[in-house]
Amino acid sequence: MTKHSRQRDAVYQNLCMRTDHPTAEDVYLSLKAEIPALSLATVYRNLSMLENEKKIIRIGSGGTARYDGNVSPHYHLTCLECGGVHDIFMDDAGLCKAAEKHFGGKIISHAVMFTGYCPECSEKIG
Amino acid sequence: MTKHSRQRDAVYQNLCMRTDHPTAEDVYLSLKAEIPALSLATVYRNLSMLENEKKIIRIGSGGTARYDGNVSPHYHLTCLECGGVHDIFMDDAGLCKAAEKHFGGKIISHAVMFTGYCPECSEKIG
DNA sequence: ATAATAATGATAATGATTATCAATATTGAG
DNA sequence: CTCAATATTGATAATCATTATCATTATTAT
Repeated sequence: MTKHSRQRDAVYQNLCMRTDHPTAEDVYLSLKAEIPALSLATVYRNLSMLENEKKIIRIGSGGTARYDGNVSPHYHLTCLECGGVHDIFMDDAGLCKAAEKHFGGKIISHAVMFTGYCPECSEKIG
Repeated sequence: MTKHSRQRDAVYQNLCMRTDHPTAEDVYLSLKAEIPALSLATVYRNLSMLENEKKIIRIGSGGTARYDGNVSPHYHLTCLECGGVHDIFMDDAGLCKAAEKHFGGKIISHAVMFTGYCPECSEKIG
């Protein structure tokens, strides 16, 4: 039986309140003020639990995992200049249906990761 | 200046010859017979070099990275049953163009990872 | 053939994530 | 409300993938 915990609530709230797709450590540091005794292990544990419950999304880009409190279907872009991960909301263009037709198996979900430059960095660099 | 090496050739050939998207260790073990003195570090080093040269693709799915010697544009599916990574060849459905329109920045590349069941496992499970 | 230097193999180091475990917090039953 | 059962926590050790280090070896241009 899963019990309620202040730490898990805080992790979930923190993720839902921001759109910068933080790492586990980002969340940890950001909650330290509110819960000084918080442990990094607790953050990892709760991120895993929340991910299993489908309440958050893990973005397994490159090295360090990032998390997203927005579970509505959308894509991400990693900016080559600032290193940030940005949301891209758009139609999936029938990607899953097309993939199933080409592939033959059963497709449950999909993730798209774009690489390029975010609008701000695009502007700066030209 | 980049020099020629037997080990790098072997790594590249091994990747091109298989379609199972092996991890660095998979490649290492598979080449041990051919090159007994091979070091795992050498495999990692050469995989990085080949990736920088765009001769292979790194698939940064979940925990351990996998590699693909096929650099023609295509997508991947991780099978929830057998754990394998399978190729999906299909049209990109104008994904990048659509994303740039919605997003505003500049998009260089994209990767799609599907989750589901491969044809074989789909069959077995029903 | 040789000097310059890139690549290698062995292994230590790093960084992210997970496991362990005693102490604490939450919850349902009485 | 009190208490027993147990899920969760915090601290830290352990693990796993990957990278850095460095002396030795292999490749290449001359």
